[in-house]
Amino acid sequence: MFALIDGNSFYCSCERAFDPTLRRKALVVLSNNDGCVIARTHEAKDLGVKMGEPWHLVQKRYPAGQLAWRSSNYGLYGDMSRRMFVVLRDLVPSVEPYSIDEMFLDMTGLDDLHSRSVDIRARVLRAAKIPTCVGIGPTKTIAKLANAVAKKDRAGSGVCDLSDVRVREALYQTMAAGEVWGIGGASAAKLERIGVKSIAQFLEVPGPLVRAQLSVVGERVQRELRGDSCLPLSLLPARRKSLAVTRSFGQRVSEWPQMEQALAAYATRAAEKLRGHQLVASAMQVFVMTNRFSKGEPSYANQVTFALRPTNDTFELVAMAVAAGRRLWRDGFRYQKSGVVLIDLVPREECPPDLFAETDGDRAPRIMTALDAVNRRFGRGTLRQASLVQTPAWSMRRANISPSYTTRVGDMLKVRS
DNA sequence: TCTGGGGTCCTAGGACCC
DNA sequence: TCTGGGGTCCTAGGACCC
Repeated sequence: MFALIDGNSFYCSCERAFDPTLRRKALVVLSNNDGCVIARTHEAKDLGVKMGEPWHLVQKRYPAGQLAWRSSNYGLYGDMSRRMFVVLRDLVPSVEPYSIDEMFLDMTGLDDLHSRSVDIRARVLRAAKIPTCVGIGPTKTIAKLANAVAKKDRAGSGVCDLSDVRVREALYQTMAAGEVWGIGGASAAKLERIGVKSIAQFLEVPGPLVRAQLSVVGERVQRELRGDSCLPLSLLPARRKSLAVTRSFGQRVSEWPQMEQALAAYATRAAEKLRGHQLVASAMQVFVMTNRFSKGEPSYANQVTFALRPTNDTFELVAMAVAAGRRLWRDGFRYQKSGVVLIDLVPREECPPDLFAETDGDRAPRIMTALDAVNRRFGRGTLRQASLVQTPAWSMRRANISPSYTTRVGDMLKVRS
């Protein structure tokens, strides 16, 4: 038997844990650059604030003081998540962190799951200051569904137990297939086209038809909903496969030097993340795009993916990202977003030690290595000149790089194409 | 003007090889 | 005339998730 515990309005609850004046207030947490709403307390939901709504629209709608807000602070949320994990680890046989605010619990061998879950919630609230809900079921998908039910019943116990098949079947009649974990908007629309609305109707669709419409993923969801567990608890965290640093610009970019600085900053941050995870990248993807929302304006989006000599070196990654970006760049567009994605990540210990570098040390040889790597990849003469320049503060802010990091990195590689 | 960022998995189709 | 067929690898794109 599985349980899924998740923090209610997690980011908001984290902010409240450290600022009691926010309690019982309508509160939202905003995305990077304060672009849009990514977490809402139920008071904010009651005011009509929607998930993902642009903040500039929401802000206008409410008089000052009615809606409190915070910029996101992922360091804090990560810490709070670890606190939750530590509390839970002592209460159940095993815990699988699923996302920053959700954990699957192994409940095998435990009895009286409902009151035990009520107790788990109380302990997490006491020790980690996070209010939660718990869903129980024989598969992960059912536990997830139960959790959603528990969350909807605001006045309830915060626990929903779907281990009884009769309880489930009654519920399946009333719940839409689209509410199931793994059935998103596109799949729900496909199901509606063949006359399926409720979960109960979804379970009546023959396997081959489900497979044709929703692929093996849909088939698995169907089996899980029947109580046939296909998704085991995984206790070892999966190895990370990719890592991205992407940002929308505060103001549109139409000059290459700004794009160059942005890509350099993203690659710098990506290299830092890479080393933080003890990984080395064997491929890179760089993309640029204009605003996908604006109509009547010339739009352009392009990306390039290429192999790297496995590396975690800032200079090399920066040089590669900038050279690739230059190749994608077209004059005459107002760019809205760009990004650097590192893929084919390999644990550092699996690579010969001479293949990677640390951030400190002599820079000159590494600049030459980076130049060399870029010219090998993009053709001789792609980079003719390289020098060290101070990265402007704005691009550091854009990439969410802290001042302390800025001083550590100091200069950046500037390349000209 | 302003509309996030970071992930995973699956499938189809092309290139290439034998 | 009859232009196979299976395997692998890579990439693009779609869908989903938090």
